[in-house]
Formats: sequence, structure tokens, C-alpha cells
Amino acid sequence: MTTINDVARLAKVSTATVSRVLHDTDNVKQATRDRVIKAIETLNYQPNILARQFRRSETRSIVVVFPDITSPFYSKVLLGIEAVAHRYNYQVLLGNTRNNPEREYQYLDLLREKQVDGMILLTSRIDQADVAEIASQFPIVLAGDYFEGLQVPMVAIDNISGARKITEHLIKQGHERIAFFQGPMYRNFSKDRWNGFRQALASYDLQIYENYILEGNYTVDSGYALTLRILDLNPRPTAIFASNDQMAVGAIKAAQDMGLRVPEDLAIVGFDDIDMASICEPELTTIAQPKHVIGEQAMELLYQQMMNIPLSKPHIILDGKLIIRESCRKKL
Amino acid sequence: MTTINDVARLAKVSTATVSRVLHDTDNVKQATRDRVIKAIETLNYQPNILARQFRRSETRSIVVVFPDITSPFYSKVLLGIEAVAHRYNYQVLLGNTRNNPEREYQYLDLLREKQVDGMILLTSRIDQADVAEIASQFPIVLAGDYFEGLQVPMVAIDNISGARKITEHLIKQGHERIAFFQGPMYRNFSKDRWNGFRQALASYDLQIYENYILEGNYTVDSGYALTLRILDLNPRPTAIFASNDQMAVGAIKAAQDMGLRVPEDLAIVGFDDIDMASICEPELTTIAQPKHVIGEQAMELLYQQMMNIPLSKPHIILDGKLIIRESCRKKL
DNA sequence: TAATACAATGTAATGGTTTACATCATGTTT
DNA sequence: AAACATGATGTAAACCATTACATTGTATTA
Repeated sequence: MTTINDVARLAKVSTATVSRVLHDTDNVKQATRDRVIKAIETLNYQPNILARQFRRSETRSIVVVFPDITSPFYSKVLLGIEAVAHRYNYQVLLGNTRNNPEREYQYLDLLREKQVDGMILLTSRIDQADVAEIASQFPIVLAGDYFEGLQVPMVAIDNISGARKITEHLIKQGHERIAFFQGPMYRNFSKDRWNGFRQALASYDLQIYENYILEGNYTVDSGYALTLRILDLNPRPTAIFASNDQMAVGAIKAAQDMGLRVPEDLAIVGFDDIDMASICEPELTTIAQPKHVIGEQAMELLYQQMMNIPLSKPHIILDGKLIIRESCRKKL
Repeated sequence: MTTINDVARLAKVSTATVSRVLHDTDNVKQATRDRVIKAIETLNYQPNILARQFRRSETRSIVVVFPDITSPFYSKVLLGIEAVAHRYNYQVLLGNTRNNPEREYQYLDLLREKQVDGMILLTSRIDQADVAEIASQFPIVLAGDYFEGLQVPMVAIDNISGARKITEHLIKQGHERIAFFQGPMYRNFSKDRWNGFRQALASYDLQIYENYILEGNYTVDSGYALTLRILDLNPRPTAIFASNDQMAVGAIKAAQDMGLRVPEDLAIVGFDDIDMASICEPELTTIAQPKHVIGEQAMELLYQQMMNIPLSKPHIILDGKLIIRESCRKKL
């Protein structure tokens, strides 16, 4: 392996000067610079990145922690993160947890061990105090989800108002008996969507039917299963608000399998606006999250922290947009 | 920062002994070991991973290169890779190329610079000679796709026979005028699927209609667009074989938008068996790729290379399974 | 021309771990 | 009891780039 010493020797300069040429810092006389560059090329020198990382104690890589890479929501956010990371010359480490909190702790260790310079959490199941503690020492950003009452920088949409908006849309279509498929409550945004739903009903003086409220796990299958259960009830709801699109898609499928027409017999709405929402039949009315932008902004926030730039706006709340499609038409 | 020196001093041993305790190599007397462990705990010592990586010149991380993380196919393979990598204690670096060959070259550099110990290519657009050259120096595995005539270790299904199988299925249903949506030919598996299709037609003495052969780019949108074009032809094909499920889903949507029933008026089949294939309406007949297994095996092959274990079987060909669903029923 | 500023380059310490080799201690064999 | 084997531990070099500080060279100013 050729080292910076070999280059220095060949170019008849010190290693310091080679390093200066390499990094374009300080002044180096043009003639010297040329000689060094020539030597680098002659020897086909590649700086040893590991030595550099060690010396500088920075890795120029970050880790993104999320429960499931195959999720259409998380993978889109990841894409946004990756775009900005690449622009800033950072590598992105995959932090797939398979929804296992223990795995999350392992990724926190990467930060402690300085194996990564920063971390983006797309959601968290671990103790918030632990996160807060590590966030006080290392660059961390929360994206898509948030922590209640913590200072950790974050970017997300306003889930409460999104859920309120889409519920109001259902109500305005004439629906009064609305089922709600909630997600696991260890996700904070699950609570928000639930609260938005309740607020909307309350503001229209509508009743919440306890047996219309079911908990799923954000998968298509769970949406399917919950729908079968809800259709057994008497009276049936006339609409379903599923807390995410995957459950909504499962709901559509279940309804159709039971011989119901969507939206005529049962209106269904979702949340997130994943690709499938505009592909399924009927297309899904939903709240669009700006997934790519969430990722981009999260990475920007992280970058600022890593560069020690004070955050002008540590909490970014984006807008969730109501997308009206065909899965919920006016009820006559 | 506490270092191994601090621990050694406190435990009244040499750094070598601390290192030995840390790695469980060599013999260390129990009493000494206990003292060292105590010191580590007292000082809350964390080894400096960057120093270790530098010294050992290994990073225990690999990079996975693929065009698009949001693709339901690639993300599933990635999941398989990640599972095994985690078991072997490797970190996985994201190598999203956005289908840009230049980005691919950048990831090759990671290997040269020893920033990663190995690389899995889920597909490649760059010069095969370049890959072969680097594969002769560094651990590389190709997964899902392959290189013609190269020795690079790989794992994939037999795309030719998969395509043949599903085409024969269409033929047995009575279809003779079959359209084929091919993918970009810079993917080797695209060629294979095309060849499998042709072989099946040939073995049944069926004609290939040039104007039924169109090239898409594996997206839903392209499947949609191609279908609109194909339905303008006279005579129309009675079936479409789309080279992947996403295009097939787009085809279904286009056909339905044009007022056609699938499969009665137009049969449609795909390839890959992504989740959406069993969710869309009608559900899609397709060739199932064992995506997770492909990823697992690829990582196993890579691991063996990184450990310098000679590969017993450098080329793994798995089976693609015909999954018969509703998108292609018997033509009367 | 002497004094001063700054440009250009060099010297050498530094970062923390691993490991080849050396040394010492203890136990076993004849 | 001497000779030898092996277990336990220590010493110090090596890995390679970066950078604070020192030194030399060159240009500018009064």
C-alpha cells in the first residue's frame, strides 16, 4: 500500500504539504502542487480513509433507524434523506429494527462509539429519556414522528389536523357512523391521528361508537381483518377511517370480498398517500404526507447539528394535504 | 475519553492484556480478567472503534448497490441481506444509485478505499470489465441479476425458465396473440425474460408479432402507457406478459380505465410477485422470486469471501415459482 | 536598507488499538 | 533436581493521516 509518505518522498516535500494539496487548505506554490499531484498519480495513491476517520474522529456517515425498509412510507422518507446526505457527502447506514426496540438500542451505540456522526430516527419505541439523553450529546433528528415535550429536533406533519381534515371530509359527505382503525399507540403519531378524528366528531356533535374503534398494526392484512370484524356489527358503519393507507387498502379488499361496493356501500379513507393509494381500485382518498421533503429536511437539520450550526428552527411542521379520490363519494 | 491505557493503568496490567480480555483471545488468568473487567466498568470504557478499524483495516460494513430503494423488489432483497448481515455483525451501507451509473462507480470506490469490506450489487449498469476487475481484488456478489460469462459470484433465479413457464401458462389458456412488455436491456435479466418468452412461443409454433413487443422501464406508469398503445392495435392481443409486476399492475389499471375486464377481455401476467400482486384487483398471476432468500444467500456468499472461505458454489440459481391467480383465466 | 508581514514548507507529536516478540512464572517430565 | 513445556503477561512498534508549531523564504513598506 502506498502511503502519504511515499508520495512525499517522491515529490520531495513533507507529508504536511501532501496533505495540504489533498485538502486544498493553506497555500501551496503552484509548482509544488503540480509535483505532488504528479507523484500521487504516478504512485496511484489513495489516502487511507480509515486512518483519516480515526485521526479526525469523524466518519461522514449517518444511520437512519426505522422499523421496516419495505414500508412504502419509510422508504420514501429514506430516499429524501439519502438525496441530501449524498449532496453533503455522507454515507447512509441502514438501521432496520424490524420493530424490535433492542435493535434500536444497538443503533444508539453506533453513535456512542462514534461509528456514525449522526442519526435520524423515523420512529422510536425505546425510552424517550434515553433518546433525550443521547440527543444532548450527539446529533439526532426525529422524522415523521415526534416525542412529546422533548427538545429533540424533528420534522413531521401535523397529524392531528390532518386526521381532523379527512374526518371532516367524511362528515361533510354525510357520514355519521364512522369506524376508526387506529395504529399501535407506542407511535406518537398514532395518538395524534386518533385525537384528530375525535376532535372532528366532537366539533360536529357526533357520537363515538366504542365498538367502531379497533386497533391494527398498519399492515394491509390487519386492515383486512379489522374490516371483516367491523362488517359483522349491527348497525354497520357507513365509512372507515384507517390510520394509514395500507390498512385502508386492506379494508377495500375485504369490503369487495364481502360483496360490498366502495364507496357506495362503504366509504374508506386512509392516511399517508403511498403509491398504492392512486393505483388501487377505487383510488384512495387520503392525507398526503410530503415524504421526500420530510426526509430532506430531516437530513438538513441533522447536517446543521453535525456542523455545529445553531438550529434556527428545530421543529419543522409540514402540511398534510387532503387528496380527494374515489374511495369516498357523497353519501345520499 | 477513556482509552485502553486508562483501563490498563487502573487494572495494573498492560494494554495487551486488556485487549486480550476484550477479544477473548489467548489465555488470561481469571483473577486478572476480573480486575480488567472491573476497571472497564468503573471507567465506563468504550473501545474506540475507529482506532480499531484503522488498525485492523476492516470496517465490518458492506454496501448494497441498487437503483431504487422504494422498489418493492429490491427492498425485499435488501431485507434478506440485512438479516444475515446483522447476524454476522456487519453494518449495511445504502447504495442507492437512482439508476445513475456514475453513482455506481462512486460506490466501487468505497471498496477501493476500504471503507467497506464487501459489496452486493443488485444490478449493474457499469462496464462489466470494471466490475470483474474489482471483483478480482475485493469481495463482491451479484444478486437478482448476473453478468454474462463472468466469474463474479451471484445468486438469482432462472429468469429464462420462469418466463417460459408463465408464457406457456398463457398459451395453455388458449392465448395466441400475446403482447410482451420488456424492460431495459441493460439489465441482463430483461434479456432472459424476453428469451424465455420467445422460447415458449417457438415451442408452440406461435408467431411473434413485432408490434406487440414494447419496451417499458419497470414502473407502473410505463405499464399503463404501453397498455394504452397496445389496445389501439388491430387486432388486439388477448393477453399481456409484462416483465415485472409493476408494469402488469399498470396494465390492469389501463385496461380497466378503457372499460375492459381483466381477465375476460384481456389477460395480464407479471413477474416477481411483489406484495401488490396479491392485493390488486384482480390478483396477479406471476412468477414468484424468493426475494428474501436471494438476499440471504447473497450475504452468505459475500461473508464467505470476506472470511476467505473458498466458495463451494459461487453461482446459486434458485427457482422461480408460477403463482396462478385471477388475472389470467381460461380463454373460451 | 532595515524592518516587517506573510507565504511556503517542514518537523514531529498525536490519535488508540492491535500484535509480534520477549520475558517471566508455573507446572510437568524424566 | 534439571530440563522443558506452556501459561500468563509485558514491551513497544506499527498502522497512516492530520495539524500545531516552527522555520525558512520572499515581498512589501517606511
